[in-house]
Amino acid sequence: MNNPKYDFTRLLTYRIARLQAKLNAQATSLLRTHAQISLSEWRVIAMLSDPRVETQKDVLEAMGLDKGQVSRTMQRLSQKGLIMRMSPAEAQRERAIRLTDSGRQLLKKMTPIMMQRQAHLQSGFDAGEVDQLLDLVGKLESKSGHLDIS
Amino acid sequence: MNNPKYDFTRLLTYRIARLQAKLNAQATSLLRTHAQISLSEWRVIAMLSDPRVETQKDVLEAMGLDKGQVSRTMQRLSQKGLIMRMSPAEAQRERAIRLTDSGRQLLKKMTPIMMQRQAHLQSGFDAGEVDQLLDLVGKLESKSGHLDIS
DNA sequence: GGCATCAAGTTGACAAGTCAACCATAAAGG
DNA sequence: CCTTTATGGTTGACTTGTCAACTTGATGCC
Repeated sequence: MNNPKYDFTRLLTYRIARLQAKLNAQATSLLRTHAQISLSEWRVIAMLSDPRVETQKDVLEAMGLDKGQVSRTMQRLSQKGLIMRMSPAEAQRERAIRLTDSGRQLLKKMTPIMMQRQAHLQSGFDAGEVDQLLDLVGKLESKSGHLDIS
Repeated sequence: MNNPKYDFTRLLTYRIARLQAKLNAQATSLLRTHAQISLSEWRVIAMLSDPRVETQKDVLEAMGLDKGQVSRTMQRLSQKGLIMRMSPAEAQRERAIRLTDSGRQLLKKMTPIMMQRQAHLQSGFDAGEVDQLLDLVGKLESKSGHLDIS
């Protein structure tokens, strides 16, 4: 299973795909056991802890998520009573969004847990390695746009 | 949008998620324009170019994909005439799988394109950086299993 | 002011990913 | 042998992600 001619374990894209799948599953299970929310719901809540993030557009720009996905996530969060959306009367098109008390409570509960996870993930890394990794990820990201080949 | 208190651009998991989404979209569009196959279909085909990969189990072990996903992908590939599955008569439970001629043809056509993409992605990297990145990804992967927090 | 245009958000349709139950056959143990 | 058990593969239900069309309030222009 380790053919030198075509070794998948050395292809960045495969490795990253696999890693991402695992990270996803890890976060999802953590969120399901400690709170009853999905990963995308958590991400939105975490985003909203930043007071500069006020509208849906802010969220999707900051995270590169899909428009529709954000819209539906907001609906669910609203149903769960974790966020408040300013009624269309107050803010017609761009609806400002705030965490509710229980939303803020959930944030307060989960943040340390999720931070602990991040710390765990980085625990084997020395100081420079995290920066290095972020840098390399950034480089890759800048080259992962649309691509035209012959 | 750059709150020092909670800067998402420095959280590995967010960055990796975003990167993965972009890489995925890039590969998907490349595959759709040059061949009419999905990313998971391509991955299976590429895997099968390694003669050591003979059964579905081999594929899912090598790539960490889901059982069911692989099963359905195989069905689609079979319908498209890109792979042959040994009939249950010949290989009862573990069905050996081979690329058909047109499957091999497609592989031959797409491989250089996909390799070119990999090269493009790595083009800004110096020799050591790819290894470094693979190493860091590996470290993260080893810590991305199930996690129990307090 | 009224009309064209643009952008935020919503919705629907569909593809891909995830999970668990199930089926069938090969292997193991009496 | 015959029964149990483990395992490769299939299927169904459900969630998440992706794309495009559409709605509607804002913006700009004459």
